[in-house]
Amino acid sequence: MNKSSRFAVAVHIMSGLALGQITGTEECVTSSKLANSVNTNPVVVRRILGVMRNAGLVTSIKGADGGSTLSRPPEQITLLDIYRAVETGQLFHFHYAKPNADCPIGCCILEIMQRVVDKADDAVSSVLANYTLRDIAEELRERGRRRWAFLNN
Amino acid sequence: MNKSSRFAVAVHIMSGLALGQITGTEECVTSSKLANSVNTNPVVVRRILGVMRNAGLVTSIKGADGGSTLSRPPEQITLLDIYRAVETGQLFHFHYAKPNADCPIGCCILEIMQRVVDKADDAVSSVLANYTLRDIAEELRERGRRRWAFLNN
DNA sequence: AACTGGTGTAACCAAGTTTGTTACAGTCAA
DNA sequence: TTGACTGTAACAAACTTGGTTACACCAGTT
Repeated sequence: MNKSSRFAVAVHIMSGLALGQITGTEECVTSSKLANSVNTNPVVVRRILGVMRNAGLVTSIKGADGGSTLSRPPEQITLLDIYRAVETGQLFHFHYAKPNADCPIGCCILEIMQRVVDKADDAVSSVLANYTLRDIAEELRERGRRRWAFLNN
Repeated sequence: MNKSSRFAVAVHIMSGLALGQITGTEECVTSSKLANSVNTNPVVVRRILGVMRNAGLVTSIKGADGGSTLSRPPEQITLLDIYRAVETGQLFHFHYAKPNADCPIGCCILEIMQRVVDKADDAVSSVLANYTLRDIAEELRERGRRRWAFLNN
Protein backbone atom coordinates (compact mmCIF):
# COMPACT_ATOMS: atom_id res chain seq x y z
CA MET A 1 0.00 0.00 0.00
CA ASN A 2 0.87 3.56 0.34
CA LYS A 3 4.44 3.88 1.46
CA SER A 4 3.83 7.49 2.36
CA SER A 5 3.16 8.69 5.87
CA ARG A 6 1.47 11.87 4.70
CA PHE A 7 -1.97 10.80 5.84
CA ALA A 8 -0.78 9.91 9.33
CA VAL A 9 1.19 13.14 9.61
CA ALA A 10 -1.74 15.16 8.32
CA VAL A 11 -4.05 13.63 10.90
CA HIS A 12 -1.46 14.36 13.57
CA ILE A 13 -1.22 18.00 12.54
CA MET A 14 -4.96 18.48 12.22
CA SER A 15 -5.52 16.83 15.60
CA GLY A 16 -3.07 19.30 17.06
CA LEU A 17 -5.04 22.21 15.66
CA ALA A 18 -8.29 20.67 16.88
CA LEU A 19 -6.93 20.03 20.37
CA GLY A 20 -5.69 23.59 20.69
CA GLN A 21 -9.10 24.77 19.63
CA ILE A 22 -11.32 22.66 21.88
CA THR A 23 -9.15 23.28 24.93
CA GLY A 24 -8.98 26.95 24.09
CA THR A 25 -5.25 26.97 24.75
CA GLU A 26 -4.11 27.82 21.25
CA GLU A 27 -6.27 28.79 18.35
CA CYS A 28 -3.35 29.52 16.08
CA VAL A 29 -0.43 27.09 16.01
CA THR A 30 2.92 27.64 14.29
CA SER A 31 4.52 25.09 12.02
CA SER A 32 7.44 24.94 14.44
CA LYS A 33 5.31 23.72 17.32
CA LEU A 34 3.54 21.23 15.13
CA ALA A 35 6.88 20.02 13.79
CA ASN A 36 8.09 19.55 17.33
CA SER A 37 5.11 17.37 18.10
CA VAL A 38 5.37 15.36 14.90
CA ASN A 39 9.14 15.23 15.26
CA THR A 40 10.06 16.50 11.84
CA ASN A 41 11.09 19.64 10.03
CA PRO A 42 8.76 22.68 9.99
CA VAL A 43 8.89 22.76 6.20
CA VAL A 44 7.47 19.27 6.06
CA VAL A 45 4.59 20.47 8.22
CA ARG A 46 4.05 23.57 6.12
CA ARG A 47 3.99 21.42 3.02
CA ILE A 48 1.14 19.37 4.43
CA LEU A 49 -0.58 22.45 5.80
CA GLY A 50 -0.47 23.79 2.26
CA VAL A 51 -2.38 20.77 1.04
CA MET A 52 -4.93 21.19 3.82
CA ARG A 53 -5.25 24.85 2.94
CA ASN A 54 -5.89 24.03 -0.70
CA ALA A 55 -8.59 21.64 0.42
CA GLY A 56 -10.20 24.41 2.44
CA LEU A 57 -9.61 22.68 5.76
CA VAL A 58 -7.06 25.08 7.20
CA THR A 59 -6.50 28.81 7.27
CA SER A 60 -3.02 30.21 7.72
CA ILE A 61 -1.97 33.60 8.98
CA LYS A 62 1.32 35.07 7.88
CA GLY A 63 3.65 37.32 9.79
CA ALA A 64 4.63 37.45 13.44
CA ASP A 65 2.09 35.72 15.67
CA GLY A 66 1.05 33.82 12.59
CA GLY A 67 0.18 30.16 12.34
CA SER A 68 -2.66 27.93 11.25
CA THR A 69 -6.18 27.17 12.39
CA LEU A 70 -8.97 24.88 11.26
CA SER A 71 -11.27 26.54 8.75
CA ARG A 72 -14.28 24.73 10.16
CA PRO A 73 -15.27 23.48 13.62
CA PRO A 74 -13.50 20.16 14.32
CA GLU A 75 -16.77 18.23 14.32
CA GLN A 76 -17.21 19.24 10.70
CA ILE A 77 -13.91 17.78 9.54
CA THR A 78 -13.64 14.03 9.12
CA LEU A 79 -10.63 11.84 8.50
CA LEU A 80 -12.09 11.30 5.06
CA ASP A 81 -11.70 15.00 4.31
CA ILE A 82 -8.05 14.75 5.27
CA TYR A 83 -7.56 11.54 3.36
CA ARG A 84 -9.10 12.94 0.21
CA ALA A 85 -6.94 16.04 0.45
CA VAL A 86 -3.72 14.18 0.96
CA GLU A 87 -4.07 11.06 -1.11
CA THR A 88 -4.68 11.42 -4.78
CA GLY A 89 -5.69 8.52 -6.93
CA GLN A 90 -7.25 5.28 -5.87
CA LEU A 91 -6.34 2.66 -3.34
CA PHE A 92 -4.70 0.27 -5.80
CA HIS A 93 -2.73 1.16 -8.89
CA PHE A 94 -2.90 -0.28 -12.36
CA HIS A 95 -0.17 1.85 -13.81
CA TYR A 96 1.84 -0.86 -15.52
CA ALA A 97 1.91 -0.99 -19.30
CA LYS A 98 -1.57 -1.51 -20.69
CA PRO A 99 -2.36 -5.23 -20.86
CA ASN A 100 -2.48 -6.97 -24.19
CA ALA A 101 -5.91 -6.14 -25.57
CA ASP A 102 -5.81 -9.06 -28.00
CA CYS A 103 -6.29 -11.53 -25.22
CA PRO A 104 -9.35 -12.64 -23.29
CA ILE A 105 -7.79 -11.51 -20.03
CA GLY A 106 -5.99 -8.36 -21.06
CA CYS A 107 -9.00 -6.97 -22.85
CA CYS A 108 -11.26 -6.90 -19.80
CA ILE A 109 -9.39 -7.45 -16.55
CA LEU A 110 -8.83 -3.79 -15.77
CA GLU A 111 -12.49 -3.00 -16.17
CA ILE A 112 -13.41 -5.82 -13.82
CA MET A 113 -10.78 -4.83 -11.30
CA GLN A 114 -11.91 -1.23 -11.41
CA ARG A 115 -15.26 -2.27 -9.95
CA VAL A 116 -13.52 -4.11 -7.13
CA VAL A 117 -11.22 -1.21 -6.40
CA ASP A 118 -14.12 1.22 -6.38
CA LYS A 119 -15.86 -0.89 -3.76
CA ALA A 120 -12.70 -1.08 -1.67
CA ASP A 121 -12.29 2.68 -1.94
CA ASP A 122 -15.88 3.18 -0.84
CA ALA A 123 -15.38 0.87 2.12
CA VAL A 124 -12.33 2.78 3.30
CA SER A 125 -14.11 6.07 2.77
CA SER A 126 -17.03 5.13 4.93
CA VAL A 127 -14.73 4.04 7.72
CA LEU A 128 -12.81 7.31 7.59
CA ALA A 129 -15.98 9.38 7.38
CA ASN A 130 -16.94 8.00 10.78
CA TYR A 131 -14.21 9.89 12.62
CA THR A 132 -14.28 13.62 13.11
CA LEU A 133 -11.41 15.72 14.38
CA ARG A 134 -13.52 16.45 17.45
CA ASP A 135 -13.72 12.71 18.25
CA ILE A 136 -9.97 12.44 18.08
CA ALA A 137 -9.24 15.65 19.93
CA GLU A 138 -11.66 14.68 22.72
CA GLU A 139 -9.94 11.35 23.08
CA LEU A 140 -6.54 13.03 23.18
CA ARG A 141 -7.78 15.41 25.85
CA GLU A 142 -9.20 12.55 27.91
CA ARG A 143 -5.97 10.62 27.67
CA GLY A 144 -4.05 13.71 28.62
CA ARG A 145 -6.19 14.13 31.69
CA ARG A 146 -5.57 10.56 32.77
CA ARG A 147 -1.88 10.92 32.17
CA TRP A 148 -1.81 14.07 34.22
CA ALA A 149 -3.78 12.41 37.01
CA PHE A 150 -1.35 9.53 37.03
CA LEU A 151 1.65 11.81 37.30
CA ASN A 152 0.07 13.60 40.25
CA ASN A 153 -0.74 10.47 42.22
CA MET B 1 -1.73 4.75 -1.52
CA ASN B 2 0.27 1.91 -2.81
CA LYS B 3 2.15 3.04 -5.86
CA SER B 4 2.83 -0.56 -6.74
CA SER B 5 0.87 -2.42 -9.35
CA ARG B 6 1.73 -5.81 -7.90
CA PHE B 7 -1.79 -6.52 -6.72
CA ALA B 8 -3.33 -5.72 -10.08
CA VAL B 9 -0.69 -7.75 -11.91
CA ALA B 10 -1.11 -10.66 -9.51
CA VAL B 11 -4.87 -10.69 -10.05
CA HIS B 12 -4.28 -10.58 -13.80
CA ILE B 13 -1.94 -13.55 -13.64
CA MET B 14 -4.14 -15.58 -11.34
CA SER B 15 -7.18 -14.84 -13.49
CA GLY B 16 -5.22 -16.15 -16.44
CA LEU B 17 -4.52 -19.40 -14.64
CA ALA B 18 -8.15 -19.64 -13.55
CA LEU B 19 -9.48 -18.99 -17.03
CA GLY B 20 -7.23 -21.63 -18.54
CA GLN B 21 -8.48 -24.03 -15.93
CA ILE B 22 -12.26 -23.47 -16.18
CA THR B 23 -12.20 -23.50 -19.96
CA GLY B 24 -10.01 -26.57 -19.93
CA THR B 25 -7.79 -25.00 -22.59
CA GLU B 26 -4.63 -24.76 -20.57
CA GLU B 27 -4.03 -26.17 -17.14
CA CYS B 28 -0.39 -25.20 -17.09
CA VAL B 29 0.61 -21.75 -18.30
CA THR B 30 4.14 -20.49 -18.91
CA SER B 31 5.44 -17.21 -17.59
CA SER B 32 6.02 -16.13 -21.18
CA LYS B 33 2.38 -16.41 -22.12
CA LEU B 34 1.31 -14.66 -18.95
CA ALA B 35 3.86 -11.94 -19.58
CA ASN B 36 2.49 -11.49 -23.05
CA SER B 37 -0.98 -11.00 -21.65
CA VAL B 38 0.16 -8.64 -18.90
CA ASN B 39 2.50 -6.90 -21.32
CA THR B 40 5.64 -7.14 -19.25
CA ASN B 41 8.79 -9.20 -18.85
CA PRO B 42 8.50 -12.91 -17.96
CA VAL B 43 10.81 -12.39 -15.01
CA VAL B 44 8.35 -9.91 -13.53
CA VAL B 45 5.66 -12.55 -13.83
CA ARG B 46 7.85 -15.23 -12.30
CA ARG B 47 8.62 -12.91 -9.43
CA ILE B 48 4.95 -12.56 -8.65
CA LEU B 49 4.31 -16.25 -9.25
CA GLY B 50 7.02 -16.88 -6.64
CA VAL B 51 5.06 -14.87 -4.11
CA MET B 52 1.88 -16.77 -4.99
CA ARG B 53 3.75 -20.04 -4.67
CA ASN B 54 5.03 -19.08 -1.21
CA ALA B 55 1.47 -18.29 -0.23
CA GLY B 56 0.41 -21.75 -1.37
CA LEU B 57 -1.83 -20.42 -4.12
CA VAL B 58 0.16 -21.64 -7.11
CA THR B 59 2.15 -24.72 -8.05
CA SER B 60 4.91 -24.50 -10.64
CA ILE B 61 6.40 -27.22 -12.76
CA LYS B 62 9.95 -26.93 -14.01
CA GLY B 63 11.44 -28.16 -17.24
CA ALA B 64 10.11 -28.28 -20.76
CA ASP B 65 6.30 -28.21 -20.85
CA GLY B 66 6.49 -26.58 -17.45
CA GLY B 67 4.45 -23.68 -16.17
CA SER B 68 2.15 -22.80 -13.32
CA THR B 69 -1.28 -23.85 -12.13
CA LEU B 70 -3.56 -22.88 -9.28
CA SER B 71 -3.01 -25.00 -6.18
CA ARG B 72 -6.70 -24.92 -5.32
CA PRO B 73 -9.90 -24.73 -7.37
CA PRO B 74 -10.53 -21.13 -8.43
CA GLU B 75 -13.66 -20.85 -6.28
CA GLN B 76 -11.46 -21.43 -3.26
CA ILE B 77 -9.12 -18.51 -3.97
CA THR B 78 -10.35 -15.00 -3.21
CA LEU B 79 -8.85 -11.64 -4.10
CA LEU B 80 -8.14 -11.30 -0.39
CA ASP B 81 -5.82 -14.31 -0.57
CA ILE B 82 -3.93 -12.63 -3.38
CA TYR B 83 -3.91 -9.28 -1.64
CA ARG B 84 -2.56 -10.75 1.59
CA ALA B 85 0.14 -12.60 -0.31
CA VAL B 86 1.29 -9.62 -2.28
CA GLU B 87 0.87 -6.68 0.05
CA THR B 88 2.72 -6.72 3.32
CA GLY B 89 2.00 -4.25 6.06
CA GLN B 90 -1.11 -2.22 6.59
CA LEU B 91 -3.08 0.14 4.43
CA PHE B 92 -1.55 3.36 5.81
CA HIS B 93 1.95 3.88 7.03
CA PHE B 94 3.22 5.60 10.15
CA HIS B 95 6.88 5.12 9.46
CA TYR B 96 8.07 8.64 10.09
CA ALA B 97 10.21 9.39 13.13
CA LYS B 98 8.35 8.55 16.30
CA PRO B 99 6.25 11.53 17.42
CA ASN B 100 7.29 13.53 20.45
CA ALA B 101 6.04 11.49 23.39
CA ASP B 102 6.20 14.50 25.74
CA CYS B 103 3.21 16.05 24.08
CA PRO B 104 -0.50 15.41 24.44
CA ILE B 105 -0.77 14.59 20.75
CA GLY B 106 2.46 12.75 20.12
CA CYS B 107 1.98 10.45 23.07
CA CYS B 108 -1.28 8.95 21.88
CA ILE B 109 -2.08 9.75 18.28
CA LEU B 110 -0.52 6.64 16.79
CA GLU B 111 -2.49 4.40 19.10
CA ILE B 112 -5.71 6.14 18.13
CA MET B 113 -4.88 6.04 14.44
CA GLN B 114 -4.02 2.38 14.66
CA ARG B 115 -7.63 1.61 15.55
CA VAL B 116 -8.83 3.57 12.53
CA VAL B 117 -6.39 1.88 10.21
CA ASP B 118 -7.37 -1.54 11.50
CA LYS B 119 -10.99 -0.82 10.69
CA ALA B 120 -10.08 0.41 7.23
CA ASP B 121 -8.01 -2.72 6.67
CA ASP B 122 -10.93 -4.89 7.76
CA ALA B 123 -13.27 -3.04 5.42
CA VAL B 124 -10.99 -3.59 2.45
CA SER B 125 -10.50 -7.20 3.40
CA SER B 126 -14.20 -7.96 3.46
CA VAL B 127 -14.67 -6.40 0.05
CA LEU B 128 -11.83 -8.43 -1.43
CA ALA B 129 -13.01 -11.63 0.24
CA ASN B 130 -16.22 -11.36 -1.77
CA TYR B 131 -14.55 -12.07 -5.08
CA THR B 132 -13.23 -15.49 -6.01
CA LEU B 133 -11.07 -16.28 -9.00
CA ARG B 134 -13.95 -18.29 -10.39
CA ASP B 135 -16.17 -15.19 -10.34
CA ILE B 136 -13.61 -13.28 -12.29
CA ALA B 137 -12.75 -16.06 -14.71
CA GLU B 138 -16.44 -16.65 -15.44
CA GLU B 139 -16.91 -13.00 -16.22
CA LEU B 140 -13.87 -13.01 -18.48
CA ARG B 141 -15.21 -16.05 -20.29
CA GLU B 142 -18.62 -14.45 -20.70
CA ARG B 143 -17.09 -11.27 -22.07
CA GLY B 144 -14.92 -13.32 -24.38
CA ARG B 145 -18.00 -15.08 -25.73
CA ARG B 146 -19.74 -11.79 -26.40
CA ARG B 147 -16.67 -10.42 -28.07
CA TRP B 148 -16.46 -13.47 -30.27
CA ALA B 149 -20.15 -13.25 -31.16
CA PHE B 150 -19.75 -9.63 -32.11
CA LEU B 151 -16.83 -10.35 -34.39
CA ASN B 152 -18.80 -13.06 -36.17
CA ASN B 153 -21.87 -10.97 -36.83
C1' DA C 1 23.52 -37.97 -24.28
C1' DA C 2 22.43 -33.69 -26.06
C1' DC C 3 18.99 -30.40 -27.09
C1' DT C 4 15.16 -27.53 -26.04
C1' DG C 5 12.12 -24.89 -23.60
C1' DG C 6 10.90 -24.12 -19.44
C1' DT C 7 11.79 -22.40 -14.03
C1' DG C 8 14.15 -19.80 -10.00
C1' DT C 9 16.92 -16.26 -8.68
C1' DA C 10 20.58 -12.85 -8.40
C1' DA C 11 22.35 -8.53 -9.91
C1' DC C 12 21.87 -4.27 -11.82
C1' DC C 13 19.82 0.02 -13.62
C1' DA C 14 16.68 3.84 -14.51
C1' DA C 15 12.92 6.26 -12.92
C1' DG C 16 10.09 7.87 -9.56
C1' DT C 17 8.65 8.88 -4.64
C1' DT C 18 9.36 10.44 -0.15
C1' DT C 19 11.41 12.94 3.45
C1' DG C 20 14.48 16.11 5.24
C1' DT C 21 17.13 20.24 4.62
C1' DT C 22 18.74 24.88 3.28
C1' DA C 23 17.68 29.10 1.37
C1' DC C 24 15.15 33.01 0.56
C1' DA C 25 11.39 36.24 -0.49
C1' DG C 26 7.15 38.00 1.44
C1' DT C 27 4.08 39.46 5.41
C1' DC C 28 2.57 41.40 9.64
C1' DA C 29 2.77 43.13 14.55
C1' DA C 30 5.31 45.50 17.88
C1' DT D 1 12.93 48.47 11.51
C1' DT D 2 13.13 44.27 13.55
C1' DG D 3 11.66 39.71 14.49
C1' DA D 4 8.82 35.92 13.95
C1' DC D 5 6.29 33.94 11.11
C1' DT D 6 4.63 31.84 6.16
C1' DG D 7 5.17 29.98 1.25
C1' DT D 8 7.92 27.87 -1.87
C1' DA D 9 11.86 26.41 -4.63
C1' DA D 10 15.76 23.57 -5.01
C1' DC D 11 18.41 19.86 -3.74
C1' DA D 12 20.06 15.39 -1.74
C1' DA D 13 19.73 10.81 0.32
C1' DA D 14 17.20 6.76 0.81
C1' DC D 15 14.09 3.74 -0.82
C1' DT D 16 10.79 1.36 -4.05
C1' DT D 17 9.44 -0.26 -8.35
C1' DG D 18 9.73 -2.40 -12.81
C1' DG D 19 12.41 -3.91 -16.46
C1' DT D 20 16.39 -6.33 -18.07
C1' DT D 21 20.27 -9.58 -18.52
C1' DA D 22 22.46 -13.48 -16.98
C1' DC D 23 22.87 -17.93 -15.49
C1' DA D 24 22.21 -22.31 -12.99
C1' DC D 25 18.99 -25.97 -12.88
C1' DC D 26 15.36 -29.13 -14.54
C1' DA D 27 12.65 -32.47 -17.38
C1' DG D 28 10.80 -34.15 -21.56
C1' DT D 29 12.17 -35.22 -26.64
C1' DT D 30 14.94 -36.77 -30.00
